[in-house]
Amino acid sequence: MTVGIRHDEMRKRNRAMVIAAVRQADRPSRTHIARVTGLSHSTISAIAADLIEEGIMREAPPGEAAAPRRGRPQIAIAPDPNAARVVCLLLSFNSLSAVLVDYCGAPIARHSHRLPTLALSREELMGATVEAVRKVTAGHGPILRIGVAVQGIADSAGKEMLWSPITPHANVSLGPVLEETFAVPVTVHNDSNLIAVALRWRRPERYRDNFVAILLSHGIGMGLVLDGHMFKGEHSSGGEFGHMNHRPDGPLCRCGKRGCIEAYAGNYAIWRRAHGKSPMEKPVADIDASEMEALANAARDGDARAREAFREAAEALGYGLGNLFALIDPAPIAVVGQGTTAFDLLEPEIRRYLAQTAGGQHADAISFEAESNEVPLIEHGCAMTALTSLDREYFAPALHLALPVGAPRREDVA
Amino acid sequence: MTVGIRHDEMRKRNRAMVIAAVRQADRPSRTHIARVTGLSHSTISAIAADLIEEGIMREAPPGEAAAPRRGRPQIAIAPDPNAARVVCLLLSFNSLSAVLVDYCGAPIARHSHRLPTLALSREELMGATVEAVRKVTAGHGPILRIGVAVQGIADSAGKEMLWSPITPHANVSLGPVLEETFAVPVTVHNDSNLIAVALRWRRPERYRDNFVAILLSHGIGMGLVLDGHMFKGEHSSGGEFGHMNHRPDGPLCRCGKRGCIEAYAGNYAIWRRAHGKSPMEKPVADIDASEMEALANAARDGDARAREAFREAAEALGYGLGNLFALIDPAPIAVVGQGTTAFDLLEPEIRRYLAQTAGGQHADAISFEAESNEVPLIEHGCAMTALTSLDREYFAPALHLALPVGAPRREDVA
DNA sequence: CTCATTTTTTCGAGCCTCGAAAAAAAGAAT
DNA sequence: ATTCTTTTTTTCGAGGCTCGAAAAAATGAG
Repeated sequence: MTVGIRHDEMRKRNRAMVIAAVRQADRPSRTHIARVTGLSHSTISAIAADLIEEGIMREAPPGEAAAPRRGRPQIAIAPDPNAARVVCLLLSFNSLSAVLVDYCGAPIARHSHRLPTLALSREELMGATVEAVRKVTAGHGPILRIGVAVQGIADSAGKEMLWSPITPHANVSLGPVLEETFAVPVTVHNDSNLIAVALRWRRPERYRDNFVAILLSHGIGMGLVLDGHMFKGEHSSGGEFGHMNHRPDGPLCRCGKRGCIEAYAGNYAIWRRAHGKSPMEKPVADIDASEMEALANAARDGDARAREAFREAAEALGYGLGNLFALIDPAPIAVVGQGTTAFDLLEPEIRRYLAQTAGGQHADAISFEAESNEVPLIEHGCAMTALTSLDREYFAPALHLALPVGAPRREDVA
Repeated sequence: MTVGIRHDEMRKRNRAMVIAAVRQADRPSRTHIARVTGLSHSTISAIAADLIEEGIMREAPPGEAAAPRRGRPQIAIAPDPNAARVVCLLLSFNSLSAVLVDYCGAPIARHSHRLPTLALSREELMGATVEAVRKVTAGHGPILRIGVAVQGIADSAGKEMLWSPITPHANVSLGPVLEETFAVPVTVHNDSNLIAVALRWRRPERYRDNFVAILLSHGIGMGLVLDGHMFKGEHSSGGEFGHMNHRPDGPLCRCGKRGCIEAYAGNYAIWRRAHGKSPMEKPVADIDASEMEALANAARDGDARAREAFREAAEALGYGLGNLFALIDPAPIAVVGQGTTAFDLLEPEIRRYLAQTAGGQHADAISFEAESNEVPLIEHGCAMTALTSLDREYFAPALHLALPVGAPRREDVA
């Protein structure tokens, strides 16, 4: 049972709505905010005045060179970059990077280094993340939140990394450790989910209420947005598309099961097949991008084994997408990551197999878009997730709750 | 962008919340409503007074023999059965039934008859539904809404039957025809989705935020509730679990594709396999329940072909559920329909195959519950869907909107 | 018959949003 | 240069809603 709406709740929601409108439009005027939120000008005026006085928003020069028109010029409103700072951590195979981001989403500082994730103990891994946050925040004042993007599965509450290919340890409690150390809320996210978040911010006209983001890389990841909501499981970050079964008793997957889509379409699987290894051979830990490029080129040049490896990858992906689309209606697909450099080889075959499934009824109407570098997307998604959490939890509270440092309440100031 | 909350919107929502609380609890007191909604006693008192004055609710003798306690006795509140009536239509293979239901959900009148759905023209089919509504409402005053439950796929707006095995016609516009004839809102639903709705009302302690309802019958249907929301596609009623692909190039499915789960686990598939027919033989239209019972008994008695048919059905279901659970986290499963009479044969095998998939990690923790008769569930789900729509759209409007006949507004009365 | 207890209603205070009108800020017209 | 137009933003009073506290109601216990 959802809880009833009380009076302060109403203000809270409308504040949140105004903040969201400011983030979505680029420096909108009050009039524009009133239009998109459906609230009256007077209400927007009041809320905007509050937000500005509290240091959350500020008036700014108008965005896209507004053609000088008759009448009182619009006053653009933008988030105040100094209202808050958050840290985004990106943890992936042999690599950890941290970015300090201002309240507008612009990076302030950046720090990344390589580390042998597979070899680290649980404590060393957590210690490294703590250290990365320390380094990137050094000399930049307090932060209000930390977001962590991980390869692998997070729990739905965003506190732990339940499983990840980058480490032998399960249930790594990154959230609690960072929360205790830095005394700010921390959430751990699956990287593919964050890619979907980023696509939503970058291309809302294409990626809005229903779409699929697929990460083709060493493994296969998926972020799914349904009905405008990021899709998550009850316990885990969910959406393990790569571990749907393609063929019972198929090749060995990194997860230990057999016949997963990833065991056909992950880099290691394509590499294993193209090199004529046994399908039951244990997946190698990592493969250089250049090596995958070479395989793709071999396939383009007609190398039979390489062609077959990519064909089988496409078959698994095609049937997998078909099965997904049997459950949800077909939706725009974004394909992201290193694997997209061979997408010219994959796409026609994917479409061919997709057309053979019930979900692929109108396979030719299904559209793919590829983007090879996933890292900026993950970072962007992580930042926006952290910032919108701030928007909701810190900057749109019921008014009698305490506000964070740097955001004095109207009454406190007057 | 969600729209802002205005003042009348607040009242509307809180009214809706109170009505929902009354439906969910059995004849709650005002105090109970205040507790579950989180609203104050004064607010509940005011809203309840409005609802009673408008004829939507009424005070009723307390529900479950409240032990006589000290203090002022609670006054139970219940929906006024006379506030509205709705019609539920159940359209399935060779059968059409209509139920007239009061605002409490109790059936007032019922009418059903057999008709050769496969042979009917589009117009005859629609005409039959109109006639069924006429018959069941005759002499009972006006209705406020019609819900239609169909085997097959509805569009997400609930206006059309996009595809159904019971008729050769696609895109049958049941909604518009009935809406025009009876001048009330009409929604068309997939039957499996309604089963899920009914389970939610009947067993909220087990079926609430995340669960799967599987309909095992001539075909395979699925209703999926995720995060408390009925799962639907963007265009269709969605969740075509039965048409996920089990084996590329597998047996011929009723949908025309090959290797769908249904082509292994639907009654027609089990029958085809057990009778040694070719996997590519066109599925028969219908199979008598007694014949399926006989097959199940043969399998129990050790008949090899029958055993194998059920084993293959279980394999397809097991892998299919595993794939589903790779996407969503495992959730309680309700298995409904004629096919459950053989569930003793299926369940152990389903678990065995499920355990071989990534989604079946903890296969032994996944629980099944079977219920053989789906019709009462579909009817119940259809009724509750229609009634809760009324609750929201008619009985919790912004106050300056018109109210339907039979529910005079406070001002009109005073 | 009075007291204790629990539920329900009443009442005034405090917020919030809204519409209308006023104020502000520019370009256009004279 | 000054006045008109147009558009945006702010101000202000009205109305509606929820809340907490207190009162009223209804019953069992003593």
